[in-house]
Amino acid sequence: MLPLNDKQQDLIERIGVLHDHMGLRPAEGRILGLLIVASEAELTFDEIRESLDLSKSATSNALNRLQTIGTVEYRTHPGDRKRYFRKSYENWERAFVERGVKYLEIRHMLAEALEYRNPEVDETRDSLETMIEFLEMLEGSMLDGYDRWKKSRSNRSDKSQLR
Amino acid sequence: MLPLNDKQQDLIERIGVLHDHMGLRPAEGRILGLLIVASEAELTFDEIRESLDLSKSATSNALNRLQTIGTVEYRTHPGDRKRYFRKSYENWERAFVERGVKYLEIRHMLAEALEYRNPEVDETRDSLETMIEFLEMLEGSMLDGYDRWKKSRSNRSDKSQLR
DNA sequence: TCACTGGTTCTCTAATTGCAGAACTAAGAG
DNA sequence: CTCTTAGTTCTGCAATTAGAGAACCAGTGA
Repeated sequence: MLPLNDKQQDLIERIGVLHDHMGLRPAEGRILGLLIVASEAELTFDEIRESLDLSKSATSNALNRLQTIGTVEYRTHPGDRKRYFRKSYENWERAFVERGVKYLEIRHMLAEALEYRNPEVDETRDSLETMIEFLEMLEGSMLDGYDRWKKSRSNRSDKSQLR
Repeated sequence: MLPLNDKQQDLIERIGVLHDHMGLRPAEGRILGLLIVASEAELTFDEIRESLDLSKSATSNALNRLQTIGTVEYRTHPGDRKRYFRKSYENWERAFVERGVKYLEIRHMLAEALEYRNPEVDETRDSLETMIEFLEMLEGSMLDGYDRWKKSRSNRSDKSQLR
């Protein structure tokens, strides 16, 4: 059984509900929490199951969904049939970019709605247009920041490769 | 009955599901869609109910929740007992800022998790730290953009007041 | 005072979700 | 070939959600 103190337990739950709100199931959110919080590098199926007091089926299904989403992965070790699960830090940027894409989606819909509105009767066209501008701005800022960050990252790794 | 063509109907549904994913109930999402798409400036309770084929109770509850959330408001007109509902464009910025706050929340949790991780065994500390940096960057970009936008807005309205 | 209009609240139900428990499978180990 | 281990899949249920329908209430007008 993993040694988890109360604060860790609590943080796991909080990370869990955060992910609930992002469309994951409770069990999935808590597994992510555990994998983030536990000081072990990788956890086995049964460690996860016991630590979170889940059934085997819930554990299995949750882990599989998390893997197809791409937030969890597992490794195996020679001469050991167990799977060692860990949080994947591969494509987590994608998740954030996708959130950004939502803004774009909303913006497109608003623009489409604008077409159907009757300019003559309409007092709210301005608000709608303002909203669209705001969203454009927000997308722009995020993309700019992202580009700058990527560049600074690649610089950093260039340098470290020079060692 | 409101004149809504197929494309408008369809857009209403799409705006609906978008809001579903953001924690609203289907009926609430569609009402928002209708209020955004319908070319009328304001709609009555019954126009909404009929256009979306909802029961009175569903309409009433949805409208009330949307009002407490702050995305819908109503006006009345002298000598008329009906309420005229419209999308509120007052505090919609808040909704986006709150989404941004989620990043901050995630960042705090990751930082907390980092405390519990064992530096000696831990290969993923770096990834966690990178993630935190990324989130800081993202928050920063969004806030910067927001500030600039607010300023450009207030300038614009200053000018228009000079007329 | 009675009926109507505009909306609210209450009760019930259909549909969905999220998971437990048990049966099952596949891969070694003896 | 049987036993164990590690995990998967299937079945069923408890809890939750979302909304219909009916009863209800508060103004208003005759």
